[in-house]
Amino acid sequence: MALVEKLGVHLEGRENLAPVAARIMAYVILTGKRGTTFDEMVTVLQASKSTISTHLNHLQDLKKLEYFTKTGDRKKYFIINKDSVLHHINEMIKEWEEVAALHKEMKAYKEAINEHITDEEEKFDLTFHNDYLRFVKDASASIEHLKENLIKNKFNL
Amino acid sequence: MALVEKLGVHLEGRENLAPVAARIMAYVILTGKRGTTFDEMVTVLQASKSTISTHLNHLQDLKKLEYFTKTGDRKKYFIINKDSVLHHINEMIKEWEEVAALHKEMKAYKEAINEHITDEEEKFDLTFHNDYLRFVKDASASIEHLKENLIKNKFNL
DNA sequence: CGTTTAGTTCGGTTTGTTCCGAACCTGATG
DNA sequence: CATCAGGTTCGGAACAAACCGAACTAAACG
Repeated sequence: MALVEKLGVHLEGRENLAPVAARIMAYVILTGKRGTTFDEMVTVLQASKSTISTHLNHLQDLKKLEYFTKTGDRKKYFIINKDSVLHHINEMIKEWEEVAALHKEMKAYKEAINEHITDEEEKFDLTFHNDYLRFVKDASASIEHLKENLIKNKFNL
Repeated sequence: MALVEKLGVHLEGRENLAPVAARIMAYVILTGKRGTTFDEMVTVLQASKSTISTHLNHLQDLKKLEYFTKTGDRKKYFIINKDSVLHHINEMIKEWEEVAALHKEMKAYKEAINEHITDEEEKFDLTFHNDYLRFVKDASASIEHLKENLIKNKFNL
């Protein structure tokens, strides 16, 4: 349970989750493939049914959780989304693409203004954006490379 | 100003900043090396002096902003921290190290439990943590590599 | 010494988030 | 068909954040 809290705090900040939502994620991760149920979470996390219900549905919408069922048992057994690592990598790539687009927009804006400035000293310095764009481009490329490797290894195992 | 808002919204989510704090960052970035003053922000961002004051100090504590001054002028001219790209990379590396430590802790916990389980089917599956650890390790390595390159290029220019 | 400039500090209001309880729903089971 | 298990939905309480105004400070200027 100490680990649930520790991991929970981390997830709260990292994934922008509400406290209980983060504890759900942490508990599900630490429970592993056995899966955990609605009732178990209500008792073990000491939260109300409504809170668990809301967050559980939200986490499924975000594709962070999924569940399996057992024949003759109406309960849902929650586990983390099987390809959450891949999912995570994809989100990272997407975010970086967004950042790159923003920097390009800012650079274009500054370049447009620079055209109307005669004094070289007064002109906008673009190295910040250039540095950032290079960083994002290279980082994306190496993450993309990692992604390929992960996929390959998945099939080898 | 539309760009300030757009970039502001992005920074709000990305860096966990309050709305006005994010607008300050956006405005400072778009103003560039000319620098922007306290008063200018109060008028242009349409926020109170107290709000600007609090957030400005906070952003300086976080090393996101710095300022320069002009002789015979008491105003502070705010600009983004010159090595914010590097700073950002370092924070990324630090965060990943944290994540790696957490995964190692979880793995250790699960391994400890696995020792007491005889049935192979019941044992915790560790591939999730292994995948993540590999990803973080490789990602850190390539970001570290990028960092070196950035530093080298800084001195060449 | 009064005024201006450039901010800081503090108390309080507004706004937003997070969680809860109570009532409700839906499909099985006796 | 009443009951139970396994949830969902909704209104509101409790708490936290973001922001503001007003009063204040500290240095410089006339």
